[in-house]
Amino acid sequence: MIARDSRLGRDFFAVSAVRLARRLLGQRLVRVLPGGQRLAGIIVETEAYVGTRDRASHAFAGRRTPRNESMFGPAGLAYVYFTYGMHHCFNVVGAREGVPEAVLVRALEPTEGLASMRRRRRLAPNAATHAVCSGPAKLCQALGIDRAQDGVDLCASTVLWIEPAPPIRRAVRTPRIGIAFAGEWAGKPLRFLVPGSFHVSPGGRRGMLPGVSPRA
DNA sequence: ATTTAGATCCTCT
DNA sequence: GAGGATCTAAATG
Repeated sequence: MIARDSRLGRDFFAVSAVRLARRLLGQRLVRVLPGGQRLAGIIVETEAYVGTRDRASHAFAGRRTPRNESMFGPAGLAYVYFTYGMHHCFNVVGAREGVPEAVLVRALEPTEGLASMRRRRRLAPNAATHAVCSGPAKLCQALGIDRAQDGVDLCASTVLWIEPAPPIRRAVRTPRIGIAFAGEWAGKPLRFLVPGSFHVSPGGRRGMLPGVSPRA
């Protein structure tokens, strides 16, 4: 049993984006809402954005702007950006200060506050559990994460942090999603998935366990 | 199961 | 002014 107030510290995050993406699988993302309610889910899908030479990264070519400033901060910061006119996405910053490596958290298996998440997602109360957090913008909506959490220190925050949980032994790797524009970087296997999880984003559910259908 | 269009607005050129 | 680390509903095979 892990103490409820234990959380991952700086050392856990201060590694390359690839290592961080890999080791975040299985860990528990915790969000405390303004009203005090606690929501949580196990991370089952991530993507590594590996720095200034990664064409798909917001920090490509060392581009440093007000939007991506958090990527250049110390390991353990949250980087939350807004896109497509309506969606937020949550990243965990890795490496070290000045080195813009980050990991996009793409899917969670909800473990606490499921009804609350469904409401925030405007899903029917009986909607499939794997529809709640199976995508980077979905999980932000479910957990109430937006630009107000950009730059938050996951090692110190009282509203957003990550708790240790059993690591995933073997991860599945595939190319990243939605970055066809990135040339040779589009094909690199920088997306990490928990094998067999039905809570990953739709593209990752195929070809897993034959004969098993996705049900809550 | 897979494909398509449309929503919608912030960020940077 | 262009385009995006997305999602949903609707249409199609």
